[in-house]
Amino acid sequence: MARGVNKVILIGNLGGDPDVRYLPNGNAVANITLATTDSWKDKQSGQMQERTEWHRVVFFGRVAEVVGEYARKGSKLYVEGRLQTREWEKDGVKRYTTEVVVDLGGQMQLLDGRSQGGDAPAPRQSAPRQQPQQPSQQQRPEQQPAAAQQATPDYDSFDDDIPF
Amino acid sequence: MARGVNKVILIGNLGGDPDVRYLPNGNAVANITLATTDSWKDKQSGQMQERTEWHRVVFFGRVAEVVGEYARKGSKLYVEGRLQTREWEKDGVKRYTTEVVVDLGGQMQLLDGRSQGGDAPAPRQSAPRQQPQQPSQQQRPEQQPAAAQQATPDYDSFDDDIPF
Amino acid sequence: MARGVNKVILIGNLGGDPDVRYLPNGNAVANITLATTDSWKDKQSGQMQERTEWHRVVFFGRVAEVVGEYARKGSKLYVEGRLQTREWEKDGVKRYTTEVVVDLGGQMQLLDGRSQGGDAPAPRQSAPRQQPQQPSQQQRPEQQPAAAQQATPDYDSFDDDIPF
Amino acid sequence: MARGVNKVILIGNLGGDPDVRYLPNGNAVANITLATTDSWKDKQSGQMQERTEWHRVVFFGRVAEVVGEYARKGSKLYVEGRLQTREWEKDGVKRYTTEVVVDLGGQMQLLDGRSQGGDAPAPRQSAPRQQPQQPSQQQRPEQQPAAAQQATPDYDSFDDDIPF
DNA sequence: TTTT
DNA sequence: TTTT
Repeated sequence: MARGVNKVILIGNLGGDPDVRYLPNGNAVANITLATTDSWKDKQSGQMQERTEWHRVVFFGRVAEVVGEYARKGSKLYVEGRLQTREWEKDGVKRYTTEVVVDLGGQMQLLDGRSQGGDAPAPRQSAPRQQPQQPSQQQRPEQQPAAAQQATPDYDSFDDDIPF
Repeated sequence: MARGVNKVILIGNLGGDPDVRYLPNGNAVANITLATTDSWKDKQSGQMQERTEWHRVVFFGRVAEVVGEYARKGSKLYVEGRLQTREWEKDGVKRYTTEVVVDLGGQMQLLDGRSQGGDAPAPRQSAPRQQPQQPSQQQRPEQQPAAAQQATPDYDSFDDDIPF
Repeated sequence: MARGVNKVILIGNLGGDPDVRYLPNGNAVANITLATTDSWKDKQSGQMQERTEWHRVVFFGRVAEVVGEYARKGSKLYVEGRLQTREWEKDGVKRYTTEVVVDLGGQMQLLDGRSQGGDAPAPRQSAPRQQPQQPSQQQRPEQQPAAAQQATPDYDSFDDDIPF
Repeated sequence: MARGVNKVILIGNLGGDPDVRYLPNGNAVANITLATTDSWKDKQSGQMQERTEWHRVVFFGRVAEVVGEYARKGSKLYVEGRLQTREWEKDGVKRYTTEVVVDLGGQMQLLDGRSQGGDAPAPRQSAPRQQPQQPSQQQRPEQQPAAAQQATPDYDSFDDDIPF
């Protein structure tokens, strides 16, 4: 099981379309950024203040495929995962990136009222799982190098019928 | 209130004694690193795997004072806060540090079995709030110091009587 | 603070319009039922199973007013509160009702995409707080007797500008 | 997966030793009551108030065995589960009991410093799983009739090496 | 970079 | 009683 508890719960909006890749073993990995906004009344000025926080969220396995197919820029998501900090290097300097990891131990819910509005996005045809789109790990943009090198079990044993 | 939800829940052990400072207005700020350990059985090898995650946690106000007085290296803590990423610069290069912020909207619980052991440390005399120990915000070491060398040190057992 | 942690997090849909009342001191109390649905694949039959759970949720103070004005039957809500079991009597028999209580220590978020659909409900004009609609506690239907007798402080000190 | 979120997080102390039973299929079920205590300052009197809440918690499968072997009256536990209300009948009257259910989707952590003190309770020898202690469902005391009739998959596929 |  |  675990020693300790490491849990993150977020509800926010996607800053852009998900970035979905496939590991050599065929498992999907989806990266998104998620915005949450806090607001409070400033004690001094009495003015309302606002601060938007951007979270890096990484999905693995079946949930990554669902995110890749149904979530879009602006989508509202519930996410339950765990905090993980990766070390990476650039120009000989070590850096750290903290992400919220969502795999089988976590949860994801699309919160958009897809049925009430008329602009429910047509599910993007996902690349077949048996035929990984990007078997080789591509370069990632600055600040977000090769994610997901953590040893992660395969996520096959999962029901497929309805994505969410 | 807020748009969205930004919540972190941790149970782990302190990597070192808390670092308590005081803001010019007299409010306390306490920094700690907290270790949580995940373990799982590797699918390939069948071996148990373990990974320790180190979290930076920052407490503000009254809860910071309590942490400073009663939490010590090795203490087990429950923490509920929110994720926040700070930007800072070093040698002209922007870097980011993600922390768990605990203030009035959060919660903290010391989980050490204070009653069973006999070697309760005397609560460290805290600096009075009216007389800030460190009126000027000092430089922090490197902003991302030695913490978290990925090895859980021995947690000197301890316990105590009072305020929570 | 507290000894222990008592936290409930729900996302679900309202089974009916909120029932809003006012305490003698003018504070609002809103009762709703919230449905969450679990689904899983049955090991024996391989069939998908489903179970809907109905939760009683009670809001106090400002958040109760917001629920009363903006939430409706079918609305999707995020709720963070605490578990509380009330004892009541009927025909000389003690019974117990467990509720999720949401007050200043909790949180509520309306998750309906109010902007995308065209049928955003016009905010129902709430009874003015100074003129309680129902100063005397009315009879409640079976299974749900007089809620909210718990000593609860006033919830006045709260920003009012935007409800959510 | 699920529609909605149904999550309970508790840290509290056991009101008594766990009540462990075995289902006909050999799976363990453990029932406990868990106390959490809230305290707050009363607005009127300025006095500190306290209220202890008792929660019924039901564990299934491997986690039920761990609870049965290592948790005792007074033990401090972290529990993550879901809310579930059962209907039962007594003297022709329907009643309801709300419980926190902890199975594979949940989590449990013993928070007692078992290693540092010398009075770590000797693990009670558990009945072997292959030889269910109580194949037939016994009567339960009032207010707590036959739990766990919910269709629950088997909990065999679980690592066994170390309980926590 | 999102959202209200 | 809700929702997909």
